[in-house]
Amino acid sequence: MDNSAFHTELAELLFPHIDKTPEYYEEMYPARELPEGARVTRFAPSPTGYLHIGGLFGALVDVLTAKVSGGISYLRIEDTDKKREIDDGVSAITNGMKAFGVEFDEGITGFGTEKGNYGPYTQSRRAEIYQTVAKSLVEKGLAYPCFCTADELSALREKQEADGAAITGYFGKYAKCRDLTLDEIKANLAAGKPWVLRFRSDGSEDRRIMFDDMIRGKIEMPENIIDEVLLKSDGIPTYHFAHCCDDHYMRTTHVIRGEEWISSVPKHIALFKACGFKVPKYAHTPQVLKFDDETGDKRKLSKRKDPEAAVSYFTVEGFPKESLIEYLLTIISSGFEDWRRANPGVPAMDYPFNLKKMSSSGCLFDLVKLNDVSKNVISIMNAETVYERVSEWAKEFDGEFYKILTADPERSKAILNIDRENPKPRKDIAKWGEVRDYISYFFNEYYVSDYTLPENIAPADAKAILTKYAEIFSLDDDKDTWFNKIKDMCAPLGFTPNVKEFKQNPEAFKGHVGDVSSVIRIALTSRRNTPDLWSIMRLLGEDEIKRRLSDACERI
RNA sequence: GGCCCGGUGGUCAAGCGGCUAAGACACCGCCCUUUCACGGCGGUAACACGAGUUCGAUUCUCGUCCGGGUCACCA
Repeated sequence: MDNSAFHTELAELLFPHIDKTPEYYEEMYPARELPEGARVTRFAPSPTGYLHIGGLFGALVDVLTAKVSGGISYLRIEDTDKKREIDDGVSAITNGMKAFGVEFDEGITGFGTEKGNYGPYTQSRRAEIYQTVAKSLVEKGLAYPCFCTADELSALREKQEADGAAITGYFGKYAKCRDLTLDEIKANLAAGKPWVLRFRSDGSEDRRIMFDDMIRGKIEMPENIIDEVLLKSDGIPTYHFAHCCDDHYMRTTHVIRGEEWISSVPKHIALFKACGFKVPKYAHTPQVLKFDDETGDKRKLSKRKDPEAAVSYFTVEGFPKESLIEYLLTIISSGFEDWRRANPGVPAMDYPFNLKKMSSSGCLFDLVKLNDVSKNVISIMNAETVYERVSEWAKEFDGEFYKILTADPERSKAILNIDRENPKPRKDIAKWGEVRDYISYFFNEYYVSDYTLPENIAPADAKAILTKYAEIFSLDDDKDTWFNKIKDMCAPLGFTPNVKEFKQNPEAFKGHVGDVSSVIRIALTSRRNTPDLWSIMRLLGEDEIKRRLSDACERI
């Protein structure tokens, strides 16, 4: 083209400080040496706020996709929007990932730290790369400077809308800076006018492009015709351009991101092609929604309105990190629960995840299901682990409980071990924040007596039961003896030790052995629902048992 | 509004032209059981709607409706 001299001069004019070429970076970031079929994925959040549940969801898909294929996943920070950035945004992301045990093979590891050979992994530190690619685009006549002001742009949009244009934006005949002469550009530059670099699209309104989404299958869309901004007036790239350069030079094979990006795929494909880069595979994940009480509809989780959207919410509540991961996996992949049943105890990250089997519709975050998943997770932990985890949580979020819990570690562990570490463990605890209340009756600091009896038990009978029981119980009894004593008490007091017998002839008795046990349980713990009473009594100790028994007897 | 994605029980979901339309959570009942829990068994409950293709549509096509996304010098 006879324009080549013009383009070369323009490129030099715009980027005089750039002395490298895309080839330089091609060599610097060579193709990765990975086995056939290995996938390279990336999680690329912006440091604009706390880590969102949807972010964790996406990160999990990235890590799993790479892992099952023997590939690489990495964490990249997309901090090209200085206005929205917050100070501890990066830490929020890396800490959040750490808190839930999500680990990337390379990329950002913390505030100001990273690992891997394809960095830097922070976009604000990659300015020279973008500008080098940008310069080459200008040289090829595929990008040009635009001096339009925000006012001009919005006037353009209004005009287009007034005209009822199907497509609004900077393109074709509307792109007034498209064909500026070198002299005009020089004059604008000399006048100090701010400029952005725009992509010169050769797309056509009536051509359509097709791409294969790993999750949704074939998607067909109109070709991109917009002269998208590549570099903002401060020289920082837009998302689109950064995505193109970074995912190419970091050798990403699979771009996994939220479905809100589907509509910009035509733009991205055009950019990759213009740069001479291979277009990566795309996978657009469904969004995590929630039920809006006000409208009655499902809607995207919002950072502002939904506190449970922040992953820190789960940390504060004390959900074990495994629980949230486990739950997320159940909604990420329909086969997960079956796999889990077949592989209990295996780390969740060993799950043979398959992108293609991901559901493509948005799903509601279900706290009730999370609770169930979490109860299962906690039920198979041993007492030692539970103790450590609860203490760790309490140390941070409930100092008083921490002191009480750790005052006598062995006793606390014994308490937490009741009905645990057996083939049919109880599933009472869903999160660490519940533990204090769950075991509070063991600690006088927390114990509040409440001797409300079930309706079918008369106070007089309850007193009789307790009086008798205070006489006969012994901590030396083994469990069978202990229970036989309770059975033996029944008949003289008008109860039956035999539940079946009671059911056949309920009129003949005041109740059955279960009712007798209930009375004792209530007197001892002020609850109708506790783990094994025999174990509880051994931990309460003789003095405390006697004290509670007589106290209950008086106050019932 | 244009373009795009999605629509199976309350929730998450299997399904990929022929099934009494799986399973999990939640709920209810029963059994087991000293209570609670665990476990076991069973139950209530769904293909958004309308055409078309077909011998036959949850499944394919089109339309309608509903929900979501996107149309920025935000990502």
